[in-house]
This record gives sequence, structure tokens and C-alpha cells, in this order.
Amino acid sequence: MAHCPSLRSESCVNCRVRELCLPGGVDSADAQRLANLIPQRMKIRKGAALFHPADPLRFIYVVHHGFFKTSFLSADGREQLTGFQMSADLLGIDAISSGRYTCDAIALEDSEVCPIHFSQLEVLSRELPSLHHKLNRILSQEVVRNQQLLMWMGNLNAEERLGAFLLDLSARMQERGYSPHAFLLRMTREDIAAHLGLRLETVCRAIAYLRGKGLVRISGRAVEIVSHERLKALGTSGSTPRKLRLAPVNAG
Amino acid sequence: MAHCPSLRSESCVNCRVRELCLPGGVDSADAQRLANLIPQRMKIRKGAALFHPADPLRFIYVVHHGFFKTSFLSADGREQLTGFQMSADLLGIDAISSGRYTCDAIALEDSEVCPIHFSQLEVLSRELPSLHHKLNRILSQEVVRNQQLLMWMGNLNAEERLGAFLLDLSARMQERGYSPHAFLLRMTREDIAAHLGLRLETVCRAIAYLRGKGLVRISGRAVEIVSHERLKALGTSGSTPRKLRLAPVNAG
DNA sequence: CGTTGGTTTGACTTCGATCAACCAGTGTGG
DNA sequence: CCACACTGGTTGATCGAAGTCAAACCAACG
Repeated sequence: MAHCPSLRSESCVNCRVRELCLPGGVDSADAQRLANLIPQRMKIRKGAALFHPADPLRFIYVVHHGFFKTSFLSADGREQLTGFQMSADLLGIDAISSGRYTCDAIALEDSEVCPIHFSQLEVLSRELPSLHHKLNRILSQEVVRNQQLLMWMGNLNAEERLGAFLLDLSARMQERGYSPHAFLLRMTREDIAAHLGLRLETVCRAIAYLRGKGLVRISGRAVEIVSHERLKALGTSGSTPRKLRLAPVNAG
Repeated sequence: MAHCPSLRSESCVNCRVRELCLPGGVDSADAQRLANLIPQRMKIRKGAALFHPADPLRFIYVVHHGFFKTSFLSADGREQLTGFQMSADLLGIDAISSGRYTCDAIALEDSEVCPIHFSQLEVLSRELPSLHHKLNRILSQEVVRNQQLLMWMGNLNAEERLGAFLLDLSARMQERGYSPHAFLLRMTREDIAAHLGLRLETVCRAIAYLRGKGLVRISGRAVEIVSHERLKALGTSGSTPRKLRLAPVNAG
């Protein structure tokens, strides 16, 4: 069971995305103990799967660098893309409930992940309250994130959904030290569509719409966000799809 | 801080829904220690809120009996109903990530909840591995549940969504020892609509459709599921909304 | 009783799905 | 080298599911 320390690529302690990741808020000595749970980083080639639905849970994975998508198919062949994961994001936490992964995790570019033996993580987090709390927060965060996505699907039209999606990506890029104004998409239009509950043609048209309004510049995978403010304000006024039906304002 | 044990209504140990709830899989002595974290059950009247968005997290709540809905409003007045909670379901886990609740929790009937001091729960779960694991599983379960809902919104049409919703309710009734064939809805059509990303008129029409097909009998809040099998099979054949576009089958 | 909140049904409109054509790269084999 | 297939992206025309607006219905209740 014991791994030779020299095999470990690097420690969590001086990882670029440490604060966003599991060791965020955990002090350095303890972060090193977490790092010791990671046998060795794994390289995943573009298009390859990290795990499949029904595989038994042994590890959860942190994306070290690269980009993933997670998606699942229902019995009758419908696909839902549940999320895109970038560095410091966790993969596999859906598996904790049943002990088996519920989705596919596919690398969208050559990537590297840190596998963490889950039951060892549970044991260690009993010893380290800050790690324990961080894990709980990450799980809860995932719930909130999914609820946000739900809100997009339930309340926003195609253009607004795409706008929200781009702003979300932008914010996550910024968290990781990249420019929030310009970045490259790692996924296809079809992936975006499967994520937002649309079809790829509709995503294209939504892009054309935002471009036409001068809110973004998008050609191929290259995105430039011209105005975060105006993009955010997309839904606020103008068309009112599925907003709360307000009580009529009676002056008398 | 110490509460007189005599104040505690009852213990978790002989609670009807113990296995579904946090003490599920935790042995009786330890379940009693969990019960000791619950100062006293709280009664919530129909229509009242258990908490509001931005309230600081102190307790998470287990529904002991009754029925709740959780929903949130975005800045621009759009509402998304994130879920319905019945006995043994947890309320407030969305708050763990930021320390503040992100949604409203409203009782749909007179209800009773078990408040659990969250930071004490974290401390106790460090001592009791089985409790710790159960908490992780419940959090993960919530992620999976939301992903399921996402799949409904992204891939199913109105009738299929309603069918899936009714089957889900039915399964949860059964888990709790009630009949899966007939039960009462505690929520309005508008609540169902806000949950499924539809409008109430569309929910009404979807009900009429299922009734017309002889799959359910619904009048007012009373639901009878005539055939679980045929209800499940709703999407499987026939119309193919948003299914995977299959590669054309070339014989040559 | 009339009021009120929830539900149902109808007529019409609209957003996004569908089907189809076409384009830009990119790789492959003759 | 060119012909070609192939993948991903864009745009147009058409259609249908669900949204919107409106009216009516019903049970509960003061």
C-alpha cells in the first residue's frame, strides 16, 4: 500500500490551484498528508474516458490540468451532459452515493488528473477537520452549481442560457488566473447544446445573436467577451420568458 | 448549551424513517448520540418558511413529517423550485458551501422537522465513521438527484417530465411505507410547473394527456397510478424528442 | 351567498427543433 | 499533387410543442 514518496510528481503544497482545490484552507503540513494519498498523477489523452457509468468507485479525481466533460445516457438513449471540469474541479463525487460512478468522464484535451483514494480520503478527513469541512463544502457547492444550471434550463431562453454559460466559464477562468475576457472553448457546439438542453443549431444561432448584439466576439473556439455587464443584463429587461407572473399593480 | 435530555421529543433510534435518514446504517448507540444533537423538534405551519436565502447556516433540518418545497429567486425575479422534501429528507445542505442558505424552504402542510446543529454534526461525524460516510452519501445523492432532474429538463417533453415526476414521487412514497399506487399531491400545479420548468397550464394539459391515455387517474390533488410500467415506457418509443441523433444505419 | 385560490380548457403566438444545404479545415490514399 | 471523405460549424425554411392570454369552472370558506 505504501508508495515511494519519490514517485509522487509534486506535492499539493505548491500547486497553482491549491486554494480552489481540496487542500484549500488546509495548512501546509496537512496538505502534504493529503498529497500522500495521491499515488501518482495520471495522464488522460484527448477523447479518452477516465471512468464509465457503473464502474466501482475507488478514486475520486481532481483535474490538475486539462478539460473534461461528464455526461450520462438514460436507458432509452437520451444524453445529458452534466458539466465541464477544469483544473481543481473534482470528478467522481456522484459515485459516493451508490459506490458506482453514474456518468462518463471524457477528456476534451490531453489532461492530467490527481487520483485520490476515496476511502483513505474519508479516513484522513476524520483526522483533519479543515479537510473534512472543505470536502463537505465542495459537495454542497456541487449541489448549488447544479441548482443554478437547473434555473438556467427552467427559466432562460437559448440566448440567455448561452450568455450565462459563457459568463460562468469566464468566472472560472478568472478564478484560475486566466483572462476572463478572452479564452478558448474546449468543447464542441454539440457539447454545449447537450449541456444547456438545446440543439447544436440553436447554440449556433444564439452565438450569432450575441455576436450581432456586439456582446461577444466568437469565431470557432475563440471567445472574447466584449461586455460582461451587458451580457449579464441580457435577461434583466426586454423579453420576459417564464418570469414570475407578478400580481397586477392596482393603484387603488 | 447542554439541553436537558427530557426535552428531546423522541430518539432517532425508533424513528419510522430511520434507515432513510442520517442514522441509516449507524448503530443504535451511535444513533442516540446523533439524536442528542437535536435540541427539540420544530413545528412549522403550512405556508411558513423554515429559512430564507442568505440566512446564516446554523442548523440543517430533517423533515420528520410533513412536506416542504425549496425554491430560489434570481436577481431578476425568475423562480426555480429545486425540490420537494418529505420525511427523512434533508433541508439546508445547499448552505454548507457558503455558510448561508441559498433558497427558501416553505412548508406545504403543517410539518415537523428535526434541527441538527451543523458544526456539532461535523464534529460528531469525525468520531463516527458510519455517520460520516452516510453524510457524504446523502450529499452525493443530492448531486445525483439534481442531475436526474437536469436530464428531465434537457431531454423530456412535458408529458414525459410529468410522468417521471409522478414515478419519482411514487417511489419515494413507497420507500416510506406508503402505497406507490395512490397518494395525495401536497403541491399546486404551479409548484409542479416551477419544478419541471413548465407553466401551470402545460402541467394541466400534460395531466389531461396522461389521463386520456389511461396511465393515471388524477382529480385535484388525488393521484392514482394505473400502470407504472406504461408510465415508465412513455418516452421509450413513439415520439423522439431530443434523443441522441443516431448514426445512419448503412447496410453496405 | 359572493370571494378567493386553484384548476381546466380554448385560441393564438412564438421559440426552438428538425431537416437540409453548404462551408472550412484536415487528414488520407491514389 | 489532387480527389475524397470526414468532422465541426453556419445558415435557411418549415413545423410543432409549449408559452401566453383569456375565460370559465370548482371547491372551500368566511
